[in-house]
Amino acid sequence: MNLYFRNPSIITMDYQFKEIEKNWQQFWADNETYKVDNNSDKPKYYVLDMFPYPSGAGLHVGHPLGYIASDIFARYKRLKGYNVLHPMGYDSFGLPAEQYAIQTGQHPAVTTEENIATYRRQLDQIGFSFDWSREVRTSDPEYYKWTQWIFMQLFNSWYNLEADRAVSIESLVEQFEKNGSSAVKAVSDEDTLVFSADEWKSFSENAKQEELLKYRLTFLKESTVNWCPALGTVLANDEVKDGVSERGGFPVEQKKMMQWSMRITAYADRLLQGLDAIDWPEPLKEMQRNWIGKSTGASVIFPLEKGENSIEVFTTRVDTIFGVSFLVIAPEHELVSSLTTPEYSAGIETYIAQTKKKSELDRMADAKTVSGAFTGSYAINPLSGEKVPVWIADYVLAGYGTGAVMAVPSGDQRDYLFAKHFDLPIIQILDAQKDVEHEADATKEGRYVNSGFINGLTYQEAIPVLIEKLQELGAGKAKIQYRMRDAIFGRQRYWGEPVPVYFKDGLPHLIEENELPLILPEVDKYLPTESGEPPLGRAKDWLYKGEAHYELSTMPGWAGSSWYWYRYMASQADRESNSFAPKSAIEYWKDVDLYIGGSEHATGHLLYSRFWNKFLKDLGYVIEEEPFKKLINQGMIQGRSNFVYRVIDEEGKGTNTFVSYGLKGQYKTSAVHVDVNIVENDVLDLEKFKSFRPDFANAEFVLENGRYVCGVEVEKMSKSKFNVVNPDDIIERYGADTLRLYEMFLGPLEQSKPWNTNGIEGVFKFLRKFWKLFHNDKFEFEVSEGEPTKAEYKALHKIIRKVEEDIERFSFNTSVSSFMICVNELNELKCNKRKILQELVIVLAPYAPHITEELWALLGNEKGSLSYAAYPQFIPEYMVEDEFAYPISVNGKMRMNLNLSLSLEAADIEKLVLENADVQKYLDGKTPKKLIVVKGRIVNIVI
RNA sequence: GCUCGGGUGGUGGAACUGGUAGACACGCAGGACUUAAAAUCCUGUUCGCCUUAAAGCGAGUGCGGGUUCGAUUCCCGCCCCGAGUACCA
Repeated sequence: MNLYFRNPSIITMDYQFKEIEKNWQQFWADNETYKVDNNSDKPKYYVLDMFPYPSGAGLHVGHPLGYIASDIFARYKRLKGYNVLHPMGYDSFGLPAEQYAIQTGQHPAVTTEENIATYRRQLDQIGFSFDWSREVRTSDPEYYKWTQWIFMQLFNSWYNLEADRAVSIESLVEQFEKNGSSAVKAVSDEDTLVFSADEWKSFSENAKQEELLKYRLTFLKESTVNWCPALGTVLANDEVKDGVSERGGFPVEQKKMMQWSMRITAYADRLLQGLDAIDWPEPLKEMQRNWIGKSTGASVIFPLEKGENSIEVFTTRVDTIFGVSFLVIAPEHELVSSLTTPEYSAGIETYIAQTKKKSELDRMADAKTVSGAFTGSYAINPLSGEKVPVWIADYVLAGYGTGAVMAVPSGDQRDYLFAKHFDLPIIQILDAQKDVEHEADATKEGRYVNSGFINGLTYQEAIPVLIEKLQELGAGKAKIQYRMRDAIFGRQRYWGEPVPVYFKDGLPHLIEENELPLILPEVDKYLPTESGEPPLGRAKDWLYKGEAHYELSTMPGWAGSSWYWYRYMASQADRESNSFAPKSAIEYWKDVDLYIGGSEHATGHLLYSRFWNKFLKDLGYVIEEEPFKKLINQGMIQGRSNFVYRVIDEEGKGTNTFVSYGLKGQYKTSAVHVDVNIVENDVLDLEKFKSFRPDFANAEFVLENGRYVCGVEVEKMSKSKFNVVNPDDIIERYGADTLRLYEMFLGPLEQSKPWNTNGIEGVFKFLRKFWKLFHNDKFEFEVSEGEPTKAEYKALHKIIRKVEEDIERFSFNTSVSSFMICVNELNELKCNKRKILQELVIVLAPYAPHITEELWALLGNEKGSLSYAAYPQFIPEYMVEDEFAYPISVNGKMRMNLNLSLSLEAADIEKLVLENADVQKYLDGKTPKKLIVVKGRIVNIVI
């Protein structure tokens, strides 16, 4: 602590952040200052943060970065006269609590509750203006009731391509009853039946249900899943990294399993199109575009030389079809065995065996090696009539497109390498292709050669001709292919939302809406059952109406977060009503105006949320096509680790001596992480170090300039690296306002940066100087009533405009600097005038809400009214200057400044500049070649 | 490989539409106050050269070119760092 505060003569009056902050936080809570109403004449503004998973470790200084930015924005918008919805909650279902439960037997609900309490305490200390009355917790039955309800709506819907939206499953049944399956244009499974209306009516009820399941937007499907035996669960593709689970790093294998899925692919195109209409960072949109992976091309059917079968391929370059010299199908392709001739079966079998042995990792690492095997069979090019050999190779993926490609070695480098390796023909197809014997040339320029009826045409001309021909022959058609898969929607886990489904005759049925929520049952252990069923299999007597079995898997982590922003729209009273949010509230708040969060959610949460939002819109429950109008990614705060250097003796053993960073070159040393909290400005606190670990108690040091300097490295912030900085400690020492300002001062919001507490003193000093503007030398509150000078008005209005501009473009760091400049200027001017200071208090309020509330009250305003005061009006007249110090540059190099009246026109300036004695020195008697005068900006003399 | 960011003093960073590069802050150095320390205040601080000093000169925003009276900013080529993604047909 600062000894300064111990001086009894001043202790009562200097900036007492602890008391001030505690009082105001209490005041805001007692008066529900930030409680927001759904009925208001003011325009609405919705500022949302990505809600946290309440982990056991609590918040570190990286977490609140985005929350501080959004809070500044929310407070600013209130001052600008908006009715601001700024809520917070918890994504409280999740693996860590369950893992902890497995280890300790503690119910996840209990640990989650404790963690939430810690988070809440930490959040409250920072002075956020959240409306806590609207808090949500995804693990609360009153909340997940509605997650389950949305699941039911998805189950009861199908995607009608004609209307291009989701509609009720009843309408599909109607169509089947009227016209059978023929006229239905739907996004569905691939194995749907073809039937007439009469045939439909003759189906048994179970057969009907089985068929409808192929259309429902959430459906059961045998899928190949990423099965993680160690976790006893299925993981989504984005939860698997390099063949191991992202969480825990356990091995993952492919396994077939009945799984709930979400037909997100139905929305692929709308998810892609929608990106153009929203104000999101370009990299993030790009990630979603890549994830959706739309390719426009054609599907082409290559009949086999022998037999009835054919191979369908997808290509984005149907124009290269005359350059096809072989086909390649995936080793897992269903036709492989029938295609393989006895002569080649040994080779094919060996190759398949090889492929199976390769892990996902090996296949990736091995991208350069060419491998494959010939099946012995041939297919016929439908346009040229040529016979082309069919190969298998593991570079063709069974899961993408049709699992088969037409290979064009002259146009595709991968095909080229394959052709070279196995000595297959390389056919040039465009006259603009260069040297196709040497490498592939994927150009679309020039005119076709060796290409039958498209010879002489350009790319643009050839495509429609080819598509038409293929359709005429029944050999293909234009096709759009997506990379995105349907999302698997089940986890073999305990701590998640139960799926509101029971089974009868092996078919899934929804429970009744009035039976929601389906409460998560108690279990004796949080592990899979002996028979390998999910933990819910342990629940005693957990049966629908006492007989039917419930679904035993639970919903994935993203279920509860895919719609939570709508629950916030429901006030506490609204939550009694029978909807996830009242229609009137949704009509008022509409969508999120500003969403701040990390880019790690680019393809998970943000894509699923957009999907559910579009679905809810199709059904008329919400009104906007896109949920998050503007999105900002805050950068990650990295850790900044400190190291001490332990001297190693001749035998290679660590000694008890530690050498300062600058001198470590003279010794053999090993670096040891040291807690950053006992290091200041990279200088180690020796006494604290000795008590840091018992084995350091008798440590000796080799110092430089009397100090021990630590080494530095930027790493992830984590306990094991001793580089975690807790906001509680910062607040204890400097207060929340300093923390808020400093987190912003650190640099641009969107940039990742290491946390370094070194500069915080500067921000703290700023707040004390700001406080001092309102106090005399005896630290008594004192402002004067006089009319401010022009310079004083100018300093104020400069900051009024600057902060406005900065906040609108999310440049919070530059505002903090500008506040410092403003206070330095007012300090210089010895300004303590109410007319200046009162407005300055409002401008600073979003950034430092506590100190400004205190001063606002001291200025005699109604307590707590600052949050809803009016942001001061910028008056440009105060900025008008009549003189300007023109920078005079010679040949583009700045040489001097010349004070000139701003009323002067270019010609006058020119004259005055050339007459100036200093300028003459540079001219050295010569006449300048050119003289550029930009009024109010610069003068450049070219010699 | 592809896509998207980014590269500016000892450090974090500023320079918004092509117009004074290094604001603001940290650190460091020196000084004032003090018995002393802390706190506070003042001065200096891009680098190099020159000078007792004042001042002056030169270089400078990853590297190499270009456009321009003028480039951290625009264009071309390259290097490095970070993120995402991948035999995607």
